[in-house]
Amino acid sequence: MASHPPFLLQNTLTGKLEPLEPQDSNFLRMYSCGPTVYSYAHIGNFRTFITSDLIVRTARAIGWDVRYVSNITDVGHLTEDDVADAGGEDKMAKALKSKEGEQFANVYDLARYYADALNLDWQILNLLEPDVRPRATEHITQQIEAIEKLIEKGHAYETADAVYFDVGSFKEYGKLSGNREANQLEESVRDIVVDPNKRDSRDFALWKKDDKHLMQWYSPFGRGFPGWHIECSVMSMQYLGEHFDLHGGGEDLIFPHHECEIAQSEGLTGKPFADMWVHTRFLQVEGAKMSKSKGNFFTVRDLTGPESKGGRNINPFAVRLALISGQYRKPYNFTFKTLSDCIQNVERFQAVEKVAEEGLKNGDDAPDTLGDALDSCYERTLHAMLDDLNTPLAISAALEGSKLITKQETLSKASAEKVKAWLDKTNALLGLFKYDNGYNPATATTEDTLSTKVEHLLEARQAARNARDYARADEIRDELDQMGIEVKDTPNGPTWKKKAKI
RNA sequence: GGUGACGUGGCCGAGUGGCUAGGCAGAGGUCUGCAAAACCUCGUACGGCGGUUCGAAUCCGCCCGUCACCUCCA
Repeated sequence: MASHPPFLLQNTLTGKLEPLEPQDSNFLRMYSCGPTVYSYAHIGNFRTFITSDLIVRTARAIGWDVRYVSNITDVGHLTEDDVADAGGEDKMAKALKSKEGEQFANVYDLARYYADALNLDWQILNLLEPDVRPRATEHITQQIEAIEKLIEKGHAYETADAVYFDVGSFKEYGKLSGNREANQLEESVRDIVVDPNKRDSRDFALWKKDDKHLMQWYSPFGRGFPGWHIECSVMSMQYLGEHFDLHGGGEDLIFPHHECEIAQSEGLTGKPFADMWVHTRFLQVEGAKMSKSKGNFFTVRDLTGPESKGGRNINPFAVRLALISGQYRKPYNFTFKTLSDCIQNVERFQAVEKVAEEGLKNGDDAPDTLGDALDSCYERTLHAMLDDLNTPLAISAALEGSKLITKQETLSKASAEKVKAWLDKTNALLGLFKYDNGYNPATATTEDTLSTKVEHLLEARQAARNARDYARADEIRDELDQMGIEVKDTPNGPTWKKKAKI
């Protein structure tokens, strides 16, 4: 592996840009918080997941091995909560009672359904599969064991309603978020749910006793369910060890979730937990926070699905490109204007692939003229990624590379090989135009089939063009356009595609 | 009230004292029946006010504004 600059990332723990230095050199162990599967994941969720994906891709590009763990939370979080004291209704139980939830026999079915949906969306956006995707419900025993140990060590105590983590016993509480003082919390929270038996209002639940709850397990503390922070401590340490390199998630998780994870984990082991914490900022859509009531709330399938299923038929790679067009740690405004630009750019990359294939097949034996320039483009792309995942810069370097290629009239075989290699490397890093996560879109049920009417119109237009009846040909093209079919003429004959609905 | 991020041309953004990044969009042109694609050409911006300096987007101060977290959320 050629030498490269350090892999810099913004560490929330120190507030600084720092080189990522795995404990075992060239072997990165990272954990990324996944979603609670009570509904379809939305594009904001995926902005965060893509950040993790890009870290993995960048690490592999510089020759590191990566063990990448990302969980699925299939135990309900609670809708109304103080810092962590379960006071409200279980989110998944609530989903089950909603209109969409009626189709599910029980909360486990619901969780399974949305977990499967998450996996499919994950694949469609070309995110790499985690090496381990643990589920909270499959790690209940380990969570109970961790709680018992925390009690033993004096970091947790039991009340009539719950087992709480004793924040006062962990001096460094607040080191991630800056929320150190109990009074800060009390001043800000309006309708705080206070268990009179809690020693400190910052204390958070490790186990909630509740034998009425939809999801409940037996434990030494009585029937109930785990608090919502303990699962990530347990699962990350099980698959990555007590002290690992990087932990990521959305910015909202800084507090309380990750703050509590640190307290539990370090309280448990006495060792530092994760060295680097990387948080992705929230996405805005058309300048506003995503919300269903504002009508700017989108799931992956809303954008990429077929029109017949209420989707917009947008190239998934364009969605991916749009989501990484801003750097992960800066606020980013996702707009349909950007998305529509991204469709063009993704298609440009995909067109370059065809050019390369053509060159490999029919290129002449002239010497390569592109390799060096493309190597330099790739290097700029990689260096941009190593500099705190500077995706806008990385993308611009990649687009410049594509321009170098489309400038050529034809490609020699030698050049085509270089182009192919460049495309593969660039795609391995950014994942922007070709599936490399094992997903095969051909096996998916797309509805991109043409009605016989469309077939006939395409033929009729060709006939009109052949007869030089261009007025008629354009008329048919307009008609097809109205039907959502875009026709383009090329030297090799007309091509068509179903337009995205933006 | 506390904590943190951030304000560069239509958009995403490089840039840490002087040498007009880059990409995308847009405009004009070439080409093709037209359209699309492709190619060529075109952009002097840095929230405001002071200060430091020969010189500031870049350093200092104040102000203004945006966003987020502290409450379920990626």
